[in-house]
Amino acid sequence: MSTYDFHTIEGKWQNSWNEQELYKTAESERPKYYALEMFPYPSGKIHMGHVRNYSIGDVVARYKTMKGFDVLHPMGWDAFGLPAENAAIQNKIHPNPWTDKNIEEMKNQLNKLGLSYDWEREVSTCSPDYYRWTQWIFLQFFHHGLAYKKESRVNWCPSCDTVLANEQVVNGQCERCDSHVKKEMLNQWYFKITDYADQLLEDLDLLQGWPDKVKTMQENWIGKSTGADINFPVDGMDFQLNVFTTRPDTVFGTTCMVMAPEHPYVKQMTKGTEYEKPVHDFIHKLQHMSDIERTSTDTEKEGMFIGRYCVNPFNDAKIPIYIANYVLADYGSGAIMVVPAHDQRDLDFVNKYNIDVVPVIKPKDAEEPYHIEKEAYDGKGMMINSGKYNGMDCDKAFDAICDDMETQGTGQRTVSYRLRDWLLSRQRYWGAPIPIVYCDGCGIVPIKEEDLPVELPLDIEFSGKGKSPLTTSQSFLQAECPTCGGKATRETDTMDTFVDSSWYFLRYTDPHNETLPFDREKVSQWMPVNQYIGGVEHAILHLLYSRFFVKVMKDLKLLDFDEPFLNLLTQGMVLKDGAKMSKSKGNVVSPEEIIREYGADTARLFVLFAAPPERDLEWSDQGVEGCYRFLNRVWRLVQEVIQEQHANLIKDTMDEEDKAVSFKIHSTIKKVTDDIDTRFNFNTAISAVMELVNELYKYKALDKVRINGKLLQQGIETVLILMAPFAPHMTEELWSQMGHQESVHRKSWPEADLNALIKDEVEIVVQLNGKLKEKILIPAALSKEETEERAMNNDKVKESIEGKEIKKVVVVPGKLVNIVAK
RNA sequence: GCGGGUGUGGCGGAAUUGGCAGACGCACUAGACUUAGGAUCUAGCGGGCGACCGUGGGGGUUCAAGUCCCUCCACCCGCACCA
Repeated sequence: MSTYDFHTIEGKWQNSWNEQELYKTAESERPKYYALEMFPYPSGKIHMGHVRNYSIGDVVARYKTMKGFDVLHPMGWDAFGLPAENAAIQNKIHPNPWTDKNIEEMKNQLNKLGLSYDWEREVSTCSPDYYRWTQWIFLQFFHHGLAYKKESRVNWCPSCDTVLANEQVVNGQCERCDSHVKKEMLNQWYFKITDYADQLLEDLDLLQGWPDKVKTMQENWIGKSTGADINFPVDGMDFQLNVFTTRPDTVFGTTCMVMAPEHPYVKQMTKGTEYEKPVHDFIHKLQHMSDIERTSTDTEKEGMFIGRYCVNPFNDAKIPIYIANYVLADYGSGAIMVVPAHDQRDLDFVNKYNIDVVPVIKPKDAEEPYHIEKEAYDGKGMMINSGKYNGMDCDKAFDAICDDMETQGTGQRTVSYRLRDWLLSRQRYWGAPIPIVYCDGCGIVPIKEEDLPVELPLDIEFSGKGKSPLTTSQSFLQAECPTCGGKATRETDTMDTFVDSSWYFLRYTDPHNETLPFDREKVSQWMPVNQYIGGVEHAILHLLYSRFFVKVMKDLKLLDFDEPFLNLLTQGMVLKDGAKMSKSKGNVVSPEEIIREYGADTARLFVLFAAPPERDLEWSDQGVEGCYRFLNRVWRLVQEVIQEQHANLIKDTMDEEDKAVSFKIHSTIKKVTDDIDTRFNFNTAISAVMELVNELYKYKALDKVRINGKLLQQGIETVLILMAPFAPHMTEELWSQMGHQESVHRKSWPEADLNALIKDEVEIVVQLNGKLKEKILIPAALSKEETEERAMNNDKVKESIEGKEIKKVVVVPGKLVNIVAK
């Protein structure tokens, strides 16, 4: 009997599948299914997170194929980015060959896992065939006013030497390298994602197949709040101070104004006054604090009066203007009306500077007179100290005040978002160049579409010093103005790599198109993605940006759906000894090593069996061993059945043993199908197959006359088919050894025979006061009354209820009888 | 502080609609086969001698609660002076 030589088997079938073009995307009349996993950055080596991500995706793709769908299951490379550039600096290799080599190595490793990708559709974001269209998309955004340039305070990572988007700053640190992010004034390119804030928020409701967690994170990130803008005229200045508030109903309680120190009006209002110097010093002091320090909730609120007053348009009260550390320049209008009675932060601030506290809303059951001391009241109630609005419910006053403001022109209802525009320029080389030139005569001029791509120059030196290499390449810098033909200078910033990855899933549907990023027909044929699988770390960045891109493209009539990803599965991390695998912790398990020692099928089986996909998975060498043992068990079972020629055992009757096996076969089909289809619980699907294998072993061990050979054969084939998505190589080998010519992966998924699931007898539970007393076997079709009777007549049950008064008997047919007795 | 999640044997986990808690696997124990076993097979495996007790703690609803309600605790994740 042959042993399970996974090494030979896996190589053999990988080659064979390749030759057969088994995973070429079918495009027939059958229903479509788009299975997608997040494409990797080509670091050169896959890690266990990849193995998990792609094993999950592969099961889904293979399962759907067997279910009769045309499945699109592509793979590609998120290939632009900093590591390539750093490698170029360190090893003096150009990012291009470095990336190509990594892609080749990683592709090799992915193929060793036996993943069912259609490599004809491979995309790589760093290839000119691809980034040409990234640039093209940028131009569409530009032409529609959705890509613009502006000067502002941006996040600067001193170690990456580039600006970062808000989303890439985590706790004041660079998402990539953890360096402390600084603020700098720079002129940069932005995408107007804020125009889509409301749609991005509202359409979250369409995403029924997304985890609530991710939707909540996006909701918080967008951070919508509704309220009003109110204008306060400033004494002695010719402008008004505009503030955003969610509580216009508290406007009568405003006892001071606080502005962000960076607010441009601050300089104007203090210029030439005695306050100019101290205010300047205060701002200077704040600049030496990091954003984190400055805006932490534990930081004490600090501020100062700037010598000016404004006027409350509702009661003409004179209100002093302050600046303070706790007011953010880039939210709302960078200035707030301080209502200490009804906002704890304001109260904390005011108590320090002895400013008045005027309550304007009284809780229902509060005593008169109503005072606020240490705790602000931010709830609802009745209006007080508010002129003509006194006595109104504050919700009504909210509307009345807004209406009045809008009539008088002193303010209006508004909506404010936390979401900022997406800063997309990066001062780096290895990215898609922004297709723009600067002409002395014409200003900012976009490159003509027919002149794309703007290619990255290859004759570049990577010194690692100073600015992006593009700024020093004369051949790149000098350009002709597309409008006037005169001399122009090229934009040297490249695009954030998240731009590349915001549309790659669209390119897969039409990867070789040379006239458009994708054909509208083809993209609607496959999109939206039926199942997207990846790490939760992309919950905001990539997933929000991609949604934004699709919405813009819909408005530009490039496609006709609202959301890119219908269903999202966020897989958990792979841990070892309770911590995420990382080089620095020295707890990394190399997929290559596991594949070498146990084979790809074992590796796949383990990551799918050890935990449900959305939970974290604790690596266990012994668990791997166990999966390897199971595969061997299946291998031996099939070998023995073939060798001992069980298939020839003919038996005409179906007795109890046969019926039980048949029941197990069909209940396993049902269970595995349910687990994959509706829950992605691969761990329980696999354990169900394990149970079936255990049962088949027992059946096979019976006396030969008692075995129905056909049934045994059917059982084994069922095991192979159900396991084909999980362990594609071994099942294929055994399938072929059993004499099948066509691949097991082309076999259609079995359906459970409902007749085989009908039981003549069922085991029911008899409880006394909810506690298990006995299990009895009764005919399945028994009525409620008959079931009760059988239960009551059971000897053990009789014994336990003896001498007790029976109050009630609950019968759940086919399940249990509960006797309530005293 | 706000929002979300998790908590079940020695371990990973199962229990899908309120109905037998601990499926399946790992580890462990005993035995069989064997020159040998880190292979394979068989049996056992939450606690307690037992009646019984057991799903983070306490309370509740119910004939019946891991599952529903209230409350508290621990850990993890996200956001965080957002006006």
